[in-house]
Amino acid sequence: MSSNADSVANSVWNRPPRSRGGQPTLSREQIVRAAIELLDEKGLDGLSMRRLGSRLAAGATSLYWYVATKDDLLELALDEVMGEIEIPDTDAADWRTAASAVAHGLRAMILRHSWVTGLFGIRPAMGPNAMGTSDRVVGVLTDAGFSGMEVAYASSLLMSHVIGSATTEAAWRRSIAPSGKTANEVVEEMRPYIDQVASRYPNYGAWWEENKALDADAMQDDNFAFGVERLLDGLQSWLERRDAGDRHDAGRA
Amino acid sequence: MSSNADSVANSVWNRPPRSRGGQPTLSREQIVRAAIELLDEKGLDGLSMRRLGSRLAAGATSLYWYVATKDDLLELALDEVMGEIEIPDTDAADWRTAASAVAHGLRAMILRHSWVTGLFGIRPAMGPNAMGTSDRVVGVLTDAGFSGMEVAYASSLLMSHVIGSATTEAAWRRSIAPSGKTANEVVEEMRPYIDQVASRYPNYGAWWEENKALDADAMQDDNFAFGVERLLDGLQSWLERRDAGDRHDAGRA
DNA sequence: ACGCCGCTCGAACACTGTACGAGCGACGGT
DNA sequence: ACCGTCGCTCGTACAGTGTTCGAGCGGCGT
Repeated sequence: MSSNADSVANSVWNRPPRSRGGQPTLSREQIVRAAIELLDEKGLDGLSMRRLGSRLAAGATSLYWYVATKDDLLELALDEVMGEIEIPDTDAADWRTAASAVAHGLRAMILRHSWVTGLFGIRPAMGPNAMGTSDRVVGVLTDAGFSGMEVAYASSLLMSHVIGSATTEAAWRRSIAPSGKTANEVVEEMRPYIDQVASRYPNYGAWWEENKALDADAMQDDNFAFGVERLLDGLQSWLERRDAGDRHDAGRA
Repeated sequence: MSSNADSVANSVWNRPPRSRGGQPTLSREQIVRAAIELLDEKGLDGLSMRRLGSRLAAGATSLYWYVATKDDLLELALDEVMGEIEIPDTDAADWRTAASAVAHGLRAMILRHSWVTGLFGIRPAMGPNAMGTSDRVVGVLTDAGFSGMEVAYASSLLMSHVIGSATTEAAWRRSIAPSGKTANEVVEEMRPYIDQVASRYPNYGAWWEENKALDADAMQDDNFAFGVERLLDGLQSWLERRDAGDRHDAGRA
């Protein structure tokens, strides 16, 4: 299970599937699809090789013919869902709406398959589909006027924000999911606990006092949209300032 | 191991440690400290109850007197390191430098204890130390002029960016760590592989062609600093636009 | 002195990922 | 028509996991 791989260069993506002739009863794609199904239903802990095997009506160890290791399988699954992100036509729209669309698409995917958040922290996503999205983002930002390192920085900023906020959001959802309640109900239930400790957190407490009526369910979407908008503002204004001839310090704080 | 907790209301933080009298040979703090040591040395997979027990010269199952479950222990460890973030004096500096300091402090902590990235995706960080940092950020942003939901959104934006980018960065570091090479050496080693697939990623390939000389080791810090700066730009300009009397749509895309 | 009780821990259970090697069935060469 | 090869399947086994249970120990209050 541990990720003590040899080097980045020979990860799953260099080891092609084994098959050559005949018609085997299993296939790598089929296994990955079933794994994603299982992950969606039962979460990261819910996937075990034996369970996956029996879902495919196959012996658990048969899977190892197609997939070297469980880590590899997870990496394949991660990249597979990375391919679900719909990327808008680059030329059609301005760069802000294109970038925003990628961000929202990535977030939607993460919330659809919330187990991926447990994977981002372990291994970098370097599969073909992940690279594909990166490629599109690079294209959008290059067209927007970024160049050199700025392209990498800006794209990393965009992706990182989405990953971070969707990770936080997914963790929050997962923590309330088993109770079967909505976010607002959980907040209502936690209210006495929050009120109790609010004195130890003065700023939080004051804010809480003035915003007790918040709609926790609706908040998440607005929260994300606000973040993306501010972030794009920051990128755009940097671009404009640079074009206006300001000094070119690339933001080393 | 699974996180099928009952409700957010009764997580570890409501279950106080058990001890009452006598001087037991173990303590919750001691266990958490040792767990963090082990996690720092061997990573998330390297922590097992038996290993932790023997490091403390105690039976593995003795730990269960102080900690209900391994998940709880991880949550305690997470919050413990959350307490390492140095928070600057709010009044002394302007809000940008204060916010920037929190961001850099959080990032430094994550890179110091890179196993936390595997935890953010599982359960929300709601321990006292995590709440404490949140509280300070709320204070900084309130002083800066944000109010109502904007405070929550802006603080979430800041924290999410750090979590996302440090998660990505830690994953990258972890993937090259076992080889014992530096990032630049790994990039050098991957170069043929990258060149080979560059044709399938036109934008990426073009960018790569023009930026082959990048310094992968130095890049990370600049990357992060750039992101924080753009993000603060975005927040600040939104603040200024609002004070200038623009319409108040809070950025619902 | 007794008994409670905080605390420790060995044994056991159900489960995990994975190595190994025996077996099956179809295909190519002779 | 036979035989060997080889792609593929899977039962068994091993080392390790988190956690439960209950037996025991030792110091305290009565």
